Amino acid sequence: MSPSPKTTIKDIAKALGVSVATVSRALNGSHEVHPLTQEKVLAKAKELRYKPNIQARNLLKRRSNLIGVVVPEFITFFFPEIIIGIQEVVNKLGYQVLISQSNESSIQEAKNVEILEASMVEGIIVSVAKDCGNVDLYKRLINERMPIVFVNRVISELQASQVVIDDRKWAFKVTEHLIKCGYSRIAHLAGNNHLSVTKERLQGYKDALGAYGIEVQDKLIMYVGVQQDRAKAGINYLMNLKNKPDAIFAINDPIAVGCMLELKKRGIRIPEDIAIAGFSESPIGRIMNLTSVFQPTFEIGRKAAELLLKQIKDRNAAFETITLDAKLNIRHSTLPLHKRP
Amino acid sequence: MSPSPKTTIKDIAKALGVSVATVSRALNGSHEVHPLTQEKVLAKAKELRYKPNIQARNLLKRRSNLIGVVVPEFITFFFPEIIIGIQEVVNKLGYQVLISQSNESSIQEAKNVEILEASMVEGIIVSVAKDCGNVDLYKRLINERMPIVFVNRVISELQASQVVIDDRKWAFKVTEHLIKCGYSRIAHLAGNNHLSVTKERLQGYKDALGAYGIEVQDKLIMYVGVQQDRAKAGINYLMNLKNKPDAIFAINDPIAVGCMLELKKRGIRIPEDIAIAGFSESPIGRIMNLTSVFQPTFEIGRKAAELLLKQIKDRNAAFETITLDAKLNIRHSTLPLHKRP
DNA sequence: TGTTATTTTGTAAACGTTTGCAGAGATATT
DNA sequence: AATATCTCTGCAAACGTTTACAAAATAACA
Repeated sequence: MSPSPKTTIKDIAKALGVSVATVSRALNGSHEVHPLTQEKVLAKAKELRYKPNIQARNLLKRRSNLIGVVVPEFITFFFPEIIIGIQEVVNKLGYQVLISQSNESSIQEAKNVEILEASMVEGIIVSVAKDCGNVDLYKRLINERMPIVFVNRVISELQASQVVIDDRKWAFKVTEHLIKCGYSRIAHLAGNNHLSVTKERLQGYKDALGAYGIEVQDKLIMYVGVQQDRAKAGINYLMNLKNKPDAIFAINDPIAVGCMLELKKRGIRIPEDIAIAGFSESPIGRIMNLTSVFQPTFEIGRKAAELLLKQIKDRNAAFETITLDAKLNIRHSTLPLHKRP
Repeated sequence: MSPSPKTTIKDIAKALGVSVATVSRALNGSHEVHPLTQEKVLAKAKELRYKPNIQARNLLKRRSNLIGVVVPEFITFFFPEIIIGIQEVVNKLGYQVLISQSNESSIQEAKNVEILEASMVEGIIVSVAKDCGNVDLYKRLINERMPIVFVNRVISELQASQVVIDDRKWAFKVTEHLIKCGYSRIAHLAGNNHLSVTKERLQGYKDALGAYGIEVQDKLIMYVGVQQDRAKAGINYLMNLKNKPDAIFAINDPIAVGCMLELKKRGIRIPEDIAIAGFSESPIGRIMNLTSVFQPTFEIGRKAAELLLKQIKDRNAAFETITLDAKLNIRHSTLPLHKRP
């Protein structure tokens, strides 16, 4: 009934008239303890509802069983799925995960990392905020041999392990798909200009246009950002061009979905009046029939966790980049011109 | 360059020729240390890049600075928003949050709780899985005075603190709204039958029908569950009735959205052929113009955190139920009959 | 100057574990 | 029967803090 004053190893030892060392050994199934004593200890432990104090153990072993995760947000499906992948792997080894979100702010991100450090996490998995402002912080961490793995949004100038997809290649495929559908004035709504994914996807877009002999027009490219509410600005801009695009490739699904909503408001039909494709397929995108690139989020998380564990085990493990496969899912939002009713 | 062998309070003491006690006091800004020594200590600490070992501190103070959260899932927006609310409050007081998801399975939920216990969390915030199978477990925890707060999905037979909205009242309002729109054969797709929200919302639905003199027809009620993929079964059933409903009140937005998609597939128009309303407004629902009840998720999280902290401070604090306000947002999916084109 | 009060410091125990080392008993080997 | 080898147990230190308590240094007062 009362807030049970936590039985310790000492209580068991006293109750049994043996030393704490013996109890400890019995509890840990050490071979150098008599089967009978072990049995007694185990029984008594159960009777007294003994729960080991991992803090004490961790202190001694200089561990924390904690790993930290820093993501820009976890309201949309993307990062939660990655996190589930991470947990899947690390929980099996007894690790717990501290999750923090930067809310797309580098300043908050830095705070989070510091808190995680202070919480003595044994390693960190990071997807950086859109403004990419903590290069020095991560340099320090890497320098201090803090195990760290970047996912999705990485920092190219950093020598570090990372898990990504080939954004450039898949952006190429999206653009190529639009071209093959017969679209020729293809706009690109790019993300924040420091982000790795922005650069890669933009490059893929340009690659594709080049490959098919279409001139890259700066007017058809706008750095609009990664958050849904920024889509409106993109549409505003594109729809006011003298020479409007006939297709849009958006940096990600939130922007694409934002565009679809904004276009709908203006009575512009998709794909009849304009085609649209996204990236990092989202549930909403699926429902809205948006063509997009599916990312293996759970697998990204799992691989990142594995990479991190490797580093935790061996602080001098070589950096590794894992590039996972993805998939272009074609839907109604990019119906080929010739197939239209 | 090397993995810096963690400077401790002892290193500082040795370097300065003072005792560890003095260093500790200086670091903690105790008034009973000479300003000059404090200054020296602080300087040396900075120089040696001292970072306190909270594990040692926690061990001594019998704390962990950890609180646990168990939710059915955190892929959709709902629980993540609650979690952010929780973090907002507890982070300020130096707590970190361990998040675990049960994947709607009571068995996994029990495992998670045990892991959280083993991780020495100082308290737990729970939203139970759909099958509601851990009553005894929670009874034990409450009995052992483990601080615990239930949110959203609660267990009525448990004497415990909780944060909810008045599901019954808001279900009443939704149903009332449908009635006032002119619909008379209103079906209800209910959740899993053990869930508190299922019972409450069903009751609210019945209340409203009763209040407006409409007979409750068991045939128009189906316990379909809470997950989107269960919607199809509901539509299957309802659309095969001799006397089809003219409106559907779904237990939550995922089910409602699932219904909308399924109806669309069958060429049934919303709201022309059938009206539909959800519950716990979701981003997808908003985009799809689904009438729904908005829940103050962030606030739910914040309140739950406050309740938990109160219990952590005072293990004998009285149980408390906080009922937050909500809002019925009316959209196109429940257009009044007389307003139709 | 000596006494007392006050400020500053140090000593040591405590938190709950694990583990190297040594000692005690038991068993095996010659 | 004496010695060597095992098996089992206990002692004590260690992990990095905080904090009573005591001691020392300083300040205040007569």
